[in-house]
Amino acid sequence: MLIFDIIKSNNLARVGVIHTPHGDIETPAFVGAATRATVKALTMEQMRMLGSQAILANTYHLILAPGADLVQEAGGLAEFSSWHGPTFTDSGGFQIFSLPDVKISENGAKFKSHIDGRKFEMTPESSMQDQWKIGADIHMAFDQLAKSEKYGDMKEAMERTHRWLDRCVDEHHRLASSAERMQYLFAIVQGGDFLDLRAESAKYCAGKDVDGFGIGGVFTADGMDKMLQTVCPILPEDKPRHLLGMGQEPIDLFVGAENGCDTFDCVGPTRMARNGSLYTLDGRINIKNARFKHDFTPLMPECDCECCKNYNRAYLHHLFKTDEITAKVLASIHNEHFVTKTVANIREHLLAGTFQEYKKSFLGRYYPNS
RNA sequence: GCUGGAGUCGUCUAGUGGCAAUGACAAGAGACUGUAAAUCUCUCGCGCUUCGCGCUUCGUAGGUUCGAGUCCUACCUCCAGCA
Repeated sequence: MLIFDIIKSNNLARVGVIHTPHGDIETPAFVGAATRATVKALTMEQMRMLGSQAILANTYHLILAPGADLVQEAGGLAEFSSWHGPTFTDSGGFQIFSLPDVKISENGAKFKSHIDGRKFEMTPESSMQDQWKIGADIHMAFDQLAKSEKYGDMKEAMERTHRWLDRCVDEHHRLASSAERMQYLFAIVQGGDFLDLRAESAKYCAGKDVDGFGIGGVFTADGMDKMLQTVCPILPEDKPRHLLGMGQEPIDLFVGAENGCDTFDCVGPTRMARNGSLYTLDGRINIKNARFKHDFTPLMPECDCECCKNYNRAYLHHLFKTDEITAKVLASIHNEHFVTKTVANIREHLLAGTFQEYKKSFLGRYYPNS
């Protein structure tokens, strides 16, 4: 069983430590999205330097390239990528939702590789097998997202996710029985915006022999507080909860942590960075805008990341306008550091008992018009 | 000097009788939340009461024509070849 120590809790929020075979994660924590076993534009060393504690890779992408067998041959995700810290894998379930030409049946999902057209079938069992080969510390159950936000579709997807969860748990324990190193499984709570479905899903997942929970199918912070207030009290307190895919907007992190989420992952910070949209304490700015051409001040004076300590806005503007690779590197360092540090700060303020004050001042400054 | 070719939005470019005029780049702005994203979208002659209307544009000046970036004449500039 994955060990999760809760150091302090306050209502739903908690501060803890997840002990994985590759090291500890001090929670709440932001997990870097390393879909193809790399955080785009960043080296693992840069990730360590900006304060990241864990990364999350994607099973779907890794079975397409380089293949789960190869990652296993390399010694697993941590060895292969030289991350050497705690790792997560997402199951590939999300891709079933987002790819065209996917045929979903009760058995699993059939799809073609977007790279070379090869045909694949992913099932709860195959996702577990591939995730064990990839060898992350924490695996996500193979789930299905709803095809629309209608109640009927949400309910159907949730119920299938539950049936698949049973198969994931069985396969996971079968694989665990002969494993040299423990790996852990998180169930995924579905249900969309429907609180009755969320409660039903949380209840179902809570009853399973899993090590933690992913909360999936969340797309905006609107209503997320009520959803988490429905879900988290149902989930066992002593197991970690990962809020899947949320964290592009700082408010997601505050609402998530406040309402019982321990880890987050999101592609938003690095994707936005590559597109020139950079976080500051006063909101996001697009560094490509002409108004930064002569701005020789640091991107964010309060920030101690490599980008902000050493470079100015006019230089970043220039790098983006000339499409230099370094633009994306520096921007990614900053944005990833920003969200990682923000969650780390949330942790400190939860420990100090000053979370509400921190939340109010941070969000008041970041979103001045709301 | 002669012969041939060419001059179209900041740049390159499409366009051989019905066009405010193609495409690319540049420029300006927006989007992005378990990454088919180093991606995508919009604007890009001027002015308005902007699902439309008006004005001015394709080196310059004339001409032919209902209508000219497109045809004719002259001139200017550039390029190539020959002197």
